[in-house]
Amino acid sequence: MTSPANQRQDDAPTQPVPQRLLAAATRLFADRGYDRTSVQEIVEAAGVTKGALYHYFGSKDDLLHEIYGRVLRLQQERLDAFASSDAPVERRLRDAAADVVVTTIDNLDDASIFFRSMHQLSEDKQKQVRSERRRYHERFRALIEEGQQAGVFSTATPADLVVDYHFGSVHHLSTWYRPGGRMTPQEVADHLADLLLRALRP
Amino acid sequence: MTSPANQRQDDAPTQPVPQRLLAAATRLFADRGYDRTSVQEIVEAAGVTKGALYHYFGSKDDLLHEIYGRVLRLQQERLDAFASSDAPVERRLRDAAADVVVTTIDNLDDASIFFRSMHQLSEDKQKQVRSERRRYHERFRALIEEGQQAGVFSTATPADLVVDYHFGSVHHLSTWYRPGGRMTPQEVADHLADLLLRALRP
DNA sequence: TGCCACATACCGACTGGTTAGTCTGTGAGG
DNA sequence: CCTCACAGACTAACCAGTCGGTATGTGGCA
Repeated sequence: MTSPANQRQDDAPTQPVPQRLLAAATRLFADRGYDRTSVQEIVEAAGVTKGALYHYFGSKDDLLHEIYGRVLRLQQERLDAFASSDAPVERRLRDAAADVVVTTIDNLDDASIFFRSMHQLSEDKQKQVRSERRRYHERFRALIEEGQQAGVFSTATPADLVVDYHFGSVHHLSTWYRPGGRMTPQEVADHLADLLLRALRP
Repeated sequence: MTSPANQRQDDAPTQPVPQRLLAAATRLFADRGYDRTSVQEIVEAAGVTKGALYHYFGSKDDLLHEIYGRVLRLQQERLDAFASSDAPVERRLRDAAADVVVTTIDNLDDASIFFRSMHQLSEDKQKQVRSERRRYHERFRALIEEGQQAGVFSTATPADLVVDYHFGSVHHLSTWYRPGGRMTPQEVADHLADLLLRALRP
């Protein structure tokens, strides 16, 4: 071979291999589903080979787990920030509720993977993801309960159910929201947060 | 072989083979996912062989399509019944919203398949399912718009979004609801319908 | 400065296992 | 004797993960 082969064509700053693999896997998993995506397709999309993938990741399902971890960390971080501000509780809830919508839309691929591919993870990893998710859920619920105790939110519905109600709609975004549709992410977020707050009016 | 082999052990009225196959497939698809379920497992669970399955169904994905058809027909039928009653619109919406929750919980397996396995269907079948689903969605939306025009529902949020908000939570049921939990299906349905109606208060 | 030792970061052919769908057969009923 | 309703062995394809190999870099030492 006389060319520098398949490293790079140009000198633009290429992302490191692990990130490229993760990005390619995310696209493909969201597109055709975890089981329908072969490891070969992932490495081809990332411009490397199986050797590279198994150098950085223990298994295909490790890749999926890493995607879950990334989403979970991001959302938890943002929720914590909003929840612990010193604004009044209805403001904190509204901001958190709207933010998770925007963040979800900004990472729609992650979202469709998240809710479709849970059961492709190994039992251990599933348990881990579920427990991190529970932590998130509880933080959100605490916010609602705080408002209920303060008398600014209705107590007609148990806080737990309200959380599931809202996250149902967030979850659902990846089914119907298409970038470039007639609403911006922020508009959708405002409407959904509104619906939540309106449902909670005493 | 001297025994009547593997047809039936007793003379209880056994369901016909196609239904048994569909039932077995539903359980298994909900449990481990479409791609993780082999045709061999389905036929074993139904007590027949591949010959029988391919006698009645053209392919594995035909089986899935039939499951989708069954759910869609059932829900559309029920929605039509509730929507066309002559009760006031807020009553019709409430009943329809609560009913879809109860029906979904009664068929939780169908629900988890529905929202997880869409993209395992062939392109044609997916298109067909989407169009039937759209019909359902539109009927529901019409109900909300009717109430908005009559002034009994707030117009702050576009009806479309409200529908997605509610169906997000229905969709989500298969993630968190467990039969035998501390709420009955009817209680959950009442709460979720309440949340919807409260969010729509002018 | 030159050379060796070792590690990191991959490459890609190969293996063992699995799977959807096919096809030839067969018994029962009309 | 013909058709329906299956049985079950077989095939062709695919795929996750393995493994032996290679290229490049780096530190130590003479």
